[in-house]
Parts: sequence; C-alpha cells; structure tokens
Amino acid sequence: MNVTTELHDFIFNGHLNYVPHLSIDCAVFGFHDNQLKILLLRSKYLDGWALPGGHIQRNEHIDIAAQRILKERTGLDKIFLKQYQTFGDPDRLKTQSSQYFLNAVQLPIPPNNWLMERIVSIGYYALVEFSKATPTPDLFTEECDWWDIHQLPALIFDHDHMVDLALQTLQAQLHYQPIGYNLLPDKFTMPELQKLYETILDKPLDRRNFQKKIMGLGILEKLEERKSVGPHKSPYYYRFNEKNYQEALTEGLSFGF
Amino acid sequence: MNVTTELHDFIFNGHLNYVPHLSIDCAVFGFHDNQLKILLLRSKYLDGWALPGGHIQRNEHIDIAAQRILKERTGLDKIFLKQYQTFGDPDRLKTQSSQYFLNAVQLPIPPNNWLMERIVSIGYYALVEFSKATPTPDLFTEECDWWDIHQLPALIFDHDHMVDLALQTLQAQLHYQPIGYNLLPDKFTMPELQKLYETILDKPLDRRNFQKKIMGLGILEKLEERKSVGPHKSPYYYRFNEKNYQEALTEGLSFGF
DNA sequence: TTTTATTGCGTACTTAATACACAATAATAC
DNA sequence: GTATTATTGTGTATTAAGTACGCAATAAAA
Repeated sequence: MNVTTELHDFIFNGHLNYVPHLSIDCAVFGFHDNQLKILLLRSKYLDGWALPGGHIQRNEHIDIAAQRILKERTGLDKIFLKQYQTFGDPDRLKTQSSQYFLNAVQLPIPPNNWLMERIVSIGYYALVEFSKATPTPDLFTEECDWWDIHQLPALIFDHDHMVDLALQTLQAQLHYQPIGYNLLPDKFTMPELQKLYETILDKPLDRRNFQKKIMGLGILEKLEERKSVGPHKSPYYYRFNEKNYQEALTEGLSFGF
Repeated sequence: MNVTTELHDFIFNGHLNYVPHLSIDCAVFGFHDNQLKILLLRSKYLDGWALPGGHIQRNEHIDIAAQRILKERTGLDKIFLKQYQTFGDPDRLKTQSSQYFLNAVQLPIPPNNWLMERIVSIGYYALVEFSKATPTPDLFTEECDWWDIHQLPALIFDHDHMVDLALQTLQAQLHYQPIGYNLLPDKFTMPELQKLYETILDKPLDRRNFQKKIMGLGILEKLEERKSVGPHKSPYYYRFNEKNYQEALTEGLSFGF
C-alpha cells in the first residue's frame, strides 16, 4: 500500500478501527551528550514538529495504546510511561496547522470527518534509554529525531504546552521516584547520573552530597570496574539493584534537592 | 418533560449534544463532623452508588464541563477542581452494572448506541465547603448524599478505584498545596484545621508542631475572636490570607508530615 | 471556688540538608 | 620515568528542618 492510499484509508476509514474524539500524545525523554532530549516528528502534512502520538484502537486499553504507539516510533518494548494530563480544550486543534493539513493532503475531507472533529488528547511522558531507541518515521512522517529540550523547533497545535507540562511533571516526579534507571545504560558512573539529575532539574548539585543522598536510597550498587575518561582518577561504574529499584518504584522515595 | 421522555432523549439523542466515548467523573470531598466525606449518587437505573459525573458538551472545555456538572450537583460555582487521572480500560463499563441498567430502563437500546460503546472517563477531584454545598439529585438520581470516606457503599463500575486514586492524590497534594482553604469555612480554629489534616492523612499530628509548621507558611492570619467550645481555654479563630494563599497555590509549598 | 479539658507558647533533642576540605589517581606531557 | 592536570572518593563541620515533650493559662461546668 502506498502513502496516498494509506492516508486515504486512515482519513476515511480510521474511525472504524480507532475511538473517535480521542488521541494520545507522548513526550519521550532521552539523555545524550549531557542534554535532555525529546523525540519529535515532522509530518508530511503538517507545518511543524509534533510529539509522537496516535489513536486508541476500539478495544484497547489507553496505556497499551501508548505503548504500541511508542514501540512503532522507537522500537522499544515495556517503556516507562506515565499519564500526566488530558488536554481538553475544544479549540486545541483549531490552529493554522489544521488549514495547512487540508491543503497538504489534497483530499475532499468533509467537516464531519472523524479527524476534523474535536479531539481530546491524553498526554503521557516516557523515559527511554537514548542509545537503545531507534527513531522510526512512519509513512506520513517526513523526519523523526531527537531535539534538545532547550532548543525546540516550532510545534503544531498545543504541543508546546504539552512539552512544558511533561517536563514540569518529570521534574516533580524526580523528587519521589528513582528515575535514572530508564534513561541511563545498564552501568554508568556517578558523574553521569549526577549530570542527568542536574539536566532535568536545570540546576547544579553538589557532587559529594549528591553521592551521599543517592547511595542512601539503597537502590544502587557499586561495581568493581572503573570507567577510563581522561587524565585523572577514574570513576567507578554503578548499576541499579533491580529488586530494590522495583520496591522504590512502588513505595516511593524522599529526595530533597 | 418527565423522567421517561428525558431519559429517552438522553439515551437516543445525547450524542448530538455530547462528545461520545468520553465522560467525566468527580470525587468531591467535604469535611464534616471530623470526617472526610465524599459525595455519591444512587441512580434510578443502576445497582450501586456512583461518583457525580456526566458528559462533555460538543464545544465545551473539559474543565468547564467538570465545573458545570458539579454546579448541578452542589449548587456551587468556581469549585476547586483538579484533573488527576484518565481511566481508559476498554472493559471498565462491562460489569453487572451495565446489565442492570438495560433491565432498569426498559428500552430497546441497540449495541451501537453511544452509551453502550466504550467510554474513557476523565477523573477530577474537588474540594468543597461541606456546609455550603447542597447535594442535589437530578431526574435520574434516586439519592444524592455525603458518605464517610471510610464507610463507602458498593460503587458501580470502576468508581471504587477512582475514589482510591483520588484520595491518594489528595494525600500527596497535601504536602505541596495549601488545601484547607477549600474545605473549611471562612474562619476556623487551629484544632479544626489540624483535624482536617489528620483526617486526610489518616494519622495523628502533634498539636504544637502542626501550629508552628502551618503558621510558618505565612498563609494564615490569627483573628482577635475566640471560639467557645467547652469547659476549657478557647481557641482563636484563624482565616486564610487571600493574597498569600493565592501565591502559595501557584508557587507551591513544602510541608513535611 | 474548684475541677476539668484544652489551648498557647516554649525548649530540648534528633535527623536531614548544605557547605566545604583534602588525599588519591589515571592519562598526558615532557 | 616523573611531573602535571583534572577529576574522583571520602570525610567532617555547620546549618536548617523535623520531632518530642513541658507547663502555665483559661473558659465553662460542677
């Protein structure tokens, strides 16, 4: 099936498979080069970048739908995903992006088409390991790539608002939930973990106090191995203790930065 | 319009006014007799108690819809309302309650009717001043009343889960947001405020430390007047300082119970 | 006038958060 | 080899926040 027929099918028959009036949008965070990154797509039929998103199948749990959508965009299973807000402004799609879409698709879409109606979007944020994720465009996507959270391109609809709120939520969660596990490779050094926290919170932390606090949580274990990173003392590798980490996820923690 | 024709109209024409596949359910909290209460309805056509809820009008913001729904049930305007979770299990309505409904309404409802389809519900929690709210049943409601949060009746669908999560959210919020304002009368005593916090957190707090901490936030002002409550020293009245309270709402606070 | 339960205010103790010091060390330069 | 350099590992002192508890004041009832 080529792009044109698939697009046609999605527009005119999508409501048969998907729940109308609802969508999902995901803010997918990654960490690379000491920067917090977010995954964005540029659609062939829209005038800006967008959060990865999609629709919910007729008999699908919304959490499963979010997992499915992100599997298609990143190749990853069992992603750390959290619902953070549902966006329900009736005019959230009534921007110039909509007009651009109508011009771009070159199809006679009636106003009562399921995609032209008011859509409420459920916002999720996700944490993924940058190096394991493979940004994957679909047929309707021109580009799919990571962007530094501090240098975002123009986003469509209300997606800038969605990113703002997702980041705020992540920052707040950081104080109760052990978050590094989903964003870092299996083993990592203490300076790397600290940089991650500093990047998300957007403020510097004291190296020695950070180590004390994070080790005090009891979810990390120090390895024998050290990482060679320059003309100076080499830091040890650490990894999350799976069992204690899972416990901390359900019980919650108390940081205090 | 009598009950039967209004019900008929809602079932068969409701989708013209309301967004299908979506609903709103609200956990409305009040405080009375040193108990945390929640507002529940018993529908004429359902076999248990339910959270007050409803549907979103075609061109209505979801937050406005929640306000409208609660205005109808309590008579109150500008209620403190917060979205806390969207419930999207495709089978959340497929319980015995649905069968009971079909028997009770005695109408030939086809399976493709908008109320028979899968509905995703947006959960809000609300805080209201018990004495100012007037529980108001609608045409389809048999009873509408406050229930002690610790002695709830059988609830329909997934409403028990909704209540659980709303309470958990409220408890968590209590640590960052000045919450008493919405649940207490304009002026109140320190023991009353403390009782509210103890009730929500479900644990005792030290009287003297509580006073220190709560006054340290700078959102309360002590009045000259005292309340006469028994054969012992009379407590002062306090009230929220409107300006500082609003500031605290946006800035957030840091408690630590 | 005494009794009673409770309030207002205060002080000691413990724990958590913050600030800062210094020796150890791995790659590089010479 | 040996000195240089930037960074890491570990520790201690200080400050702030949280917890535990004491006691005099007092308003209504006995």
